[in-house]
Amino acid sequence: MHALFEIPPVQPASSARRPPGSDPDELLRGLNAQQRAAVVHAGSPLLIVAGAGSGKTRVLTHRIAYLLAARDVTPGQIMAITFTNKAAGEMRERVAGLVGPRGRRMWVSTFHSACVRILRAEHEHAGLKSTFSIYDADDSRRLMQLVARELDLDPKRYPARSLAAQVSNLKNELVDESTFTARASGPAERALAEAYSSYQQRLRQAHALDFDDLIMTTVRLLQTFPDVAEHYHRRFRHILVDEYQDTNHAQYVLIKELVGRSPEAPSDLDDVAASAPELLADGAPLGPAELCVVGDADQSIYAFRGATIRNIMEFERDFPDAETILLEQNYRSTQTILNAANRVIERNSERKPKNLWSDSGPGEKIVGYVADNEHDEADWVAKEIDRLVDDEGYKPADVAVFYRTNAQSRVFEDIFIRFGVPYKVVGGVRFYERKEVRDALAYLRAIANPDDVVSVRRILNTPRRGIGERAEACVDALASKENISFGAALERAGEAVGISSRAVKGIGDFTTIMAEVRQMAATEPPEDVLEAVLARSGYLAELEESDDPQDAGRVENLQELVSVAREYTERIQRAAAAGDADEDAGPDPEIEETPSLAGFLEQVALVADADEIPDDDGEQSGVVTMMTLHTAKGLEFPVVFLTGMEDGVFPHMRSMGDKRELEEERRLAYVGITRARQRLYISRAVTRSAWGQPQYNPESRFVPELPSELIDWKRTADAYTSWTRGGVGRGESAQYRGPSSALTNGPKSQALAGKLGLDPKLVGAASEMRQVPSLSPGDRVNHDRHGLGRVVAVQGSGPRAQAQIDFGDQTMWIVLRHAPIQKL
DNA sequence: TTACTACTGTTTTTT
DNA sequence: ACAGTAGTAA
Repeated sequence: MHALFEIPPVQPASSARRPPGSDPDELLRGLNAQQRAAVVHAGSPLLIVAGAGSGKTRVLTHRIAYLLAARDVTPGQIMAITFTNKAAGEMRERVAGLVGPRGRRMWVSTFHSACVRILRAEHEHAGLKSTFSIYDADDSRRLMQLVARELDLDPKRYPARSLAAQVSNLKNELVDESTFTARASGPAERALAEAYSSYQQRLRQAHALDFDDLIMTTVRLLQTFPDVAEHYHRRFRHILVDEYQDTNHAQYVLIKELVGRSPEAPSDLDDVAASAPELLADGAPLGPAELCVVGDADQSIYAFRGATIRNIMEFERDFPDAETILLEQNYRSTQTILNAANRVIERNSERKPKNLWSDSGPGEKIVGYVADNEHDEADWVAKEIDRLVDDEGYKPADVAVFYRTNAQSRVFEDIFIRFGVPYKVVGGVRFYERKEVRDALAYLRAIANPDDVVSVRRILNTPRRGIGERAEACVDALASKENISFGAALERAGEAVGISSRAVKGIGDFTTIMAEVRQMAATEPPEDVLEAVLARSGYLAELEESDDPQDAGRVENLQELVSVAREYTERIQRAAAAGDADEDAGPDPEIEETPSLAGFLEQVALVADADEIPDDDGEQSGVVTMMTLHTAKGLEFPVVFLTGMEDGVFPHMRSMGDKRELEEERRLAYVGITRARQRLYISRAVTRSAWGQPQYNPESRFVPELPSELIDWKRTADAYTSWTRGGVGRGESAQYRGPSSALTNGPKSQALAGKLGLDPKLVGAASEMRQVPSLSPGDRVNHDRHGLGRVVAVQGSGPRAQAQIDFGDQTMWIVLRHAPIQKL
């Protein structure tokens, strides 16, 4: 990506408008008929229904390139919306690869980034303060906690987390607080209404917007100020939306506002607008912008955060003259994998039939494995990856391991480390979610925006400055009495009633440091500001002096954050330089010219993926990628392991009661299956320890939905049953199968369930017996009575295995079978 | 009044 | 095993 910035394509200045490769015919070569139709389609709104692996990204990038090359659209007239910032970056580079550097001068971003840009620009235009904090889910929860405490809501009945989630849903539906307050009935809704309006009030006072606000406020802005809407309407003549099935109501309305609502305008003006927008005088009528959305209802997996497939299902009703193009040919997977995917997804009701096909042949069978427990499952995956690499010519980078929840990655990490399988976990405990990183960012946010309550309160007493709950409450009281922000009240802490002199001194120290660093932030780049505030506040010193070994890692993470800031600064400077050099496109006022603290914070808030999906570096063998099924959307791998195929895990326990949620889980399964190009593995564990206790989980209901003739089972549940208890034979093991678990069936199966799965003693013994051989010298363990220890030696095997363990104060031999011991 | 230790429920998925 | 809470020591 960076290389592209540094090495502009070689071309004579005169041909800059038509660089090699932007010949329209060239752009259409290698596309099938449907793809071509989608690329060249002009005029009416277009819905591209793209099955998994049907080359939808290609169609989108080629369409953009085609607009630029064949239809004389300028890059400034295009707004493309993608699901992640990473996808946006890739799309920009791909278009640039097709039409040259001017392809980078489009708005390609997520909904949230686009809204931030619009809001910032409009705030500046109106002469308002344009620095605002962006609150993520955790910040929102913290703010809601303040609100709930203020309103005296019972934290049991109304936990802040749930209030924040409900408010988020309301905002996604564009229900603002006054509307909701007016219609709220019953105590629960009234409490929510109160919380909602108080929360909004506090957000505004903090000059903060949460993720949902970004969309909602932009929609309101466009709806309330027709001249603003007109401005963007004139500017953006082409709106393209990727992953349309994952848009929520607010995003749908935003799209409508951007496209414009004047279909009655003469359509020939479109052509004028496209070729020479400056010829259109202000006030001349302008038709709607050209809209093109791409999506697949079968891959809608974000209903839990407000996405509605309604948007894609009803597209033709929302935009009456719309056309639809279906892409069914799959260029990614073998027919075996596609058949499996088709058979799973066809179980969903209310679905437009779609049949993926491929001409790449049947390929290998799907490989299945039933492990005794989650360690065995990981063990088998690791061995199989080894085999694929050694015997079948795959690289680790070709392989992906998917699971339903982030917590499941731990076992794989343990085993992969032991086996020496190189891996990378994408997502999970993300860099930006670590305490020290969030603290450091809170300092920066408090510097950029002193009114940001959540950030200020987060770091006010970190490190300890003798400012406790009591003192905070006094300042809060002062703030509401004087009707000023919490940050402003801190400056006048001395006036607070009932505050202790110790706290006043602590607050004085704090405000002095912040004022100093704030001054510095006006001129210095973010990385220097960050280093300064970490040093001045004593935050870094406290970590460095600590003897907790974890804190060394925290210091490293902070250094990492400093280099992220430095990279940001360098990137902005480089982009500014590249912009100057790129005369064809002219200066782009949208591109930020100078690195700023606000810009850095914005990037950090919106670009979640610091842990990037490893790029395929071709030559080197790379690493195995591990991620949740949700993160896997939009990616593809030659080899895919779908793990944890158990009812309760996947589909997740919480979604099994509800038909709609269950269908979403099924779509998630469909997404997982269709990520695989050549090989698909499915695995499950008969027992899995969750929250301390071993749990018996029946086979995922999605497994029997796969055609059994496509699966080659390397190990089945029979192996487990005959191994644990001789008495349980093959026939009865059929009780494992199927969605209706033994729990709900007749008395006979209840007894069986009790015997097999639900008796903790038996299952505990089974998993202990398996865990015994996996302890080896050097392993760290935790003993319920003796605490942390390290294995010195191991003796015996099976139920008689013993280990010599060093607990620091004493070293002892322990019979592992009965020991309350866990491997770390 | 603040700070430290011990305990408890907790985790679905994410821009 | 994590973070937020509750109880206690200073």
